[in-house]
Amino acid sequence: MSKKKSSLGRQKIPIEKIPKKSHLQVTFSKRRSGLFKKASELCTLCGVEIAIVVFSPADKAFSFGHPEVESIIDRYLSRNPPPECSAHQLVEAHRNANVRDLNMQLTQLLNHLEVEKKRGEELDHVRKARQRQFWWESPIDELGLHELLQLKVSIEDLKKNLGKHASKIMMEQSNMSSQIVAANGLGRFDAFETKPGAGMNIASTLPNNAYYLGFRHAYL
Amino acid sequence: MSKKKSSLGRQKIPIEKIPKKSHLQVTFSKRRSGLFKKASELCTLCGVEIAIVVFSPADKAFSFGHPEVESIIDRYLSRNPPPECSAHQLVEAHRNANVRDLNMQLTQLLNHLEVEKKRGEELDHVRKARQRQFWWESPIDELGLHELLQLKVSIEDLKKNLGKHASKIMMEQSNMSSQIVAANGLGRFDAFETKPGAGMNIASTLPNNAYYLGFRHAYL
DNA sequence: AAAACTATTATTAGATA
DNA sequence: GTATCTAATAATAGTTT
Repeated sequence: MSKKKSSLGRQKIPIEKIPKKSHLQVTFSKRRSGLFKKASELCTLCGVEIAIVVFSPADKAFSFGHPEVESIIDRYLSRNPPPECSAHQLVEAHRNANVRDLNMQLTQLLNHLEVEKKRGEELDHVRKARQRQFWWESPIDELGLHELLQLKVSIEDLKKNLGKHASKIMMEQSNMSSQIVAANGLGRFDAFETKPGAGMNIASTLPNNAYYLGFRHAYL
Repeated sequence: MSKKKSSLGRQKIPIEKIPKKSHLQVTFSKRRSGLFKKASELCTLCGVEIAIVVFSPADKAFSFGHPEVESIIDRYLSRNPPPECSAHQLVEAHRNANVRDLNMQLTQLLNHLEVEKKRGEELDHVRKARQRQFWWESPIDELGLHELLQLKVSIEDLKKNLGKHASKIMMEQSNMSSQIVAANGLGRFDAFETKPGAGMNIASTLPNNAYYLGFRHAYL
């Protein structure tokens, strides 16, 4: 056995960015598991809730959470008031303003359409009354028969159209889908990138005495 | 000097819930700062991003984040695909469906209004043509003067109205606010509770060598 | 309740497998 | 990339100020 008594053991290192890439990777692994172990001990000793999220040098997400990262994040976000005017909030505000605008326009348009419908019915009524009662009394020099017929057809069409639109609008109140909003500021909220295998449950490296400690990480 | 050589130094403790309350509190403080220090060292040594959130035994939130807890949480949440079908996602989906519906209704209504406007202009044109050219040729027995005047006023009103609506709608495309949507599923997203003093910036307890390390905590 | 002290345990840097 | 080993450093339990 060629037993070289080589290692001088642990050496002091300065707390500054490790230049050597491979070295940095090893240190990251060791210290990350050390950190998560400390966190789990704190959980157990003090019965508190902790979440840790780390993005590795290779930009992979590692997390530790007791009981779960998500629930702790929720709790944290709901307590912390809007800290600064984050991009997220701006987009939210914009989106809400957008929705308000759309609703406003919708209400106004519904009102307008109501008015038009009423006016159409009014015209129709006038036309009917005219046809019923006063046809024979109209001045001889006012309208050509051709033009009158044209007018009559137009007004009848208007009436029919308004009736159709009214029932259509009633139906549209309940279902349908569209595409205008997709072009606004909303895409961000649908854009969950799916990255498979980004987290696996391995808790075996911890002694893990008193609690189940939700442990999620991935290797580089 | 009464120098008692008393302490036996650090004793091994089992990793299980500390029963004595005051003791637990001290341990929590010490180990929390130890944990945050380890996190800051990991940040500096490896140049990575870390967020830690801890809820103390007294249920106060302590957090460490480099660069900030919020941005790391955002990054984490956007990467992790919808883990379970959370309430949040359901509300989001519902809200999006809502917005799509509103947009659909809006588009259809705009189309309808366009049609109505065109029809109104058509009628107006017919009326004008009639007045210009064929007034004297109209059959004497068709309309009473009273009814004709009524019809004319009605049609002119319709025309004016449609013009007004058209310009109104142009203006409404850009600003305005309303209240319909507030009653839908949207309230949740505005409901950030403000809790003043829940976090103060104190980073002095850390050596903090290479980076600015955002450090936010509160004492119990 | 927070800081200092100190003997002891725990972590880990560097080397090796 | 991980696991183990070892010596040295770092963290901290218990005590004191």
